[in-house]
Amino acid sequence: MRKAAPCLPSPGFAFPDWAYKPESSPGSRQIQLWHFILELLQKEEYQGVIAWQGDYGEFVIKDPDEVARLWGIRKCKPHMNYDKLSRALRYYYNKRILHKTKGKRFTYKFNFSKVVLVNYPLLDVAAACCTCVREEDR
DNA sequence: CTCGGAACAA
DNA sequence: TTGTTCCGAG
Repeated sequence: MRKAAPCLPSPGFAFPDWAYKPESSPGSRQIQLWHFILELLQKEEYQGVIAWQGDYGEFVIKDPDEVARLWGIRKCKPHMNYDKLSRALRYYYNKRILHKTKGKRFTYKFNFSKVVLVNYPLLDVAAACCTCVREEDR
């Protein structure tokens, strides 16, 4: 049921299946956690809180409480904390969106399976993609 | 800290 | 379905 048609003709550019996921009734209205993480990762002002580190796709949460606070604000969940946020992150393991970098504290890694090119405006492209991809399956 | 079951919300 | 909340176990 998770079938989305790629819409970017851009050569040398590919996003994982889970990247395009405008499903659900609200139609991509609701912010996904992984999207939010990517959003923070994209902004330099949050490098003291969360930042890329290590291999491609690997990031470390330097300030769990702050990330949880920001996520709580975004989702209107005042009582959010890293414990609960990380539970949501753990659900991503089976969805193959994230993986844990064991041994390293607060460190996770995105499953950019076949993505080439690293320094690209990921979110802008992802957003544009979500806009033009039309779901045909419920 | 990290993991994952279970109940529950939207 | 994706998260949220609670929580025992490792």
